Amino acid sequence: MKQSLGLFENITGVSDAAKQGFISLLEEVKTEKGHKLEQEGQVSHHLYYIAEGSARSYYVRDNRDITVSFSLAGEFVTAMHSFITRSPSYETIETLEKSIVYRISYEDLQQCFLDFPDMERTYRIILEKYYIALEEQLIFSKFKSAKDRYLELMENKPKIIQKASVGQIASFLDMTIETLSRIRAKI
Amino acid sequence: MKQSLGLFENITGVSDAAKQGFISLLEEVKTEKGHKLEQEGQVSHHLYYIAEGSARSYYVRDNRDITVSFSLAGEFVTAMHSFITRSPSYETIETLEKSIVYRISYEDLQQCFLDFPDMERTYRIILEKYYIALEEQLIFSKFKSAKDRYLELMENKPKIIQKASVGQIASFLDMTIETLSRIRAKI
DNA sequence: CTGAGTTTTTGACTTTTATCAAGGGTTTAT
DNA sequence: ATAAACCCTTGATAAAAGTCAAAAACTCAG
Repeated sequence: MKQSLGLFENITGVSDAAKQGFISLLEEVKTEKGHKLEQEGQVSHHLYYIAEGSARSYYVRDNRDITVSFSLAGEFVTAMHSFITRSPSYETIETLEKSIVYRISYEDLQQCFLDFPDMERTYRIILEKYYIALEEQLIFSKFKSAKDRYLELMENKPKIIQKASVGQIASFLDMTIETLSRIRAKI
Repeated sequence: MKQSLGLFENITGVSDAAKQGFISLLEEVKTEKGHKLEQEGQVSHHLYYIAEGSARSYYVRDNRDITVSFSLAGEFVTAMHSFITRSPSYETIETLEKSIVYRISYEDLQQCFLDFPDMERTYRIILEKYYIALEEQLIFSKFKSAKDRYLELMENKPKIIQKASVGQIASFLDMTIETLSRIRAKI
């Protein structure tokens, strides 16, 4: 049920009217594994909330598929750069498994901000969380060896290791499939 | 003059009252080179806007000084993680040169959001910009060689190369001083 | 101007990770 | 059931970057 999404947990200062307004704009999408939520080359029109399942964001460069991020249930995801700037996305987002997501369009979100100024607060807080997570990821990637990066992923997002392929994980951790395979063999 | 900071350029939908309210909360700080705006271990109390000069954010790990980011005039900076979560900062921010910054305290900023809900929009847009910049930095660091990372920095933020030391730049680009030195020798 | 201290460069060598190549396992379709 | 396709692992070698050490180039107080 939309009402029990847990979407507004830990967020205070938002009126019930705003919450209801926001939720009424959500559209439910049920997808099979491998369904593309956003496509490279197209402007990202929606912000997604993953109710069940998981997704992977990636782009293709020099014929190689490079994973940017994994998103699990309870998280928001979109091709942020494209969504914010309204320019074509360089990344593709697809589900890693059968999933249920709720999405809101860019226009509806902006209208929601106008109708319910306190809604801007929710979005702001979500952005803050994502900013911090990204900052940590960047700092972390700065001074860790391939092995440490893998161990950290196992620690923090063990579900990803079950759901994603070696190739997807390797590109996320910025190493080759072979290196990841050797690391796993030694643990 | 505070009024001519250029702070609200490119940001629409904010009332003059909100702008004035925000500006009135700013405190000017003139600093010498090397002045610490934020200290590791302490909660970050201010959001800074660099009017003149530049700053470097870094943390120390295993006795090594690792640069997280450089900030130039016209940009905002703070120990974001600490500022948002109100927990001790793991990073230190210091000016790279004699600088003039304007700062607003966490409490004043929150009050500003309450007094002027449309102010939340400005902050949100700033956050979005920073999020995108960080995302690009992360993606970029994923598949570039040491040399390419240096060339990209030269292209995008040439001022940093003049203002920061080899060691500071090397740790930002995630390579050793020696590697950076060799790269520079070959260009 | 000079010499102590610091920063940067250069050199020799080592470690880490990538690349190329081949071989096992699984899965899937016929 | 079997072949094709795919994914993962293993091995040999190569390339990239790191480490340690020493020399050269700056910086700045006296």
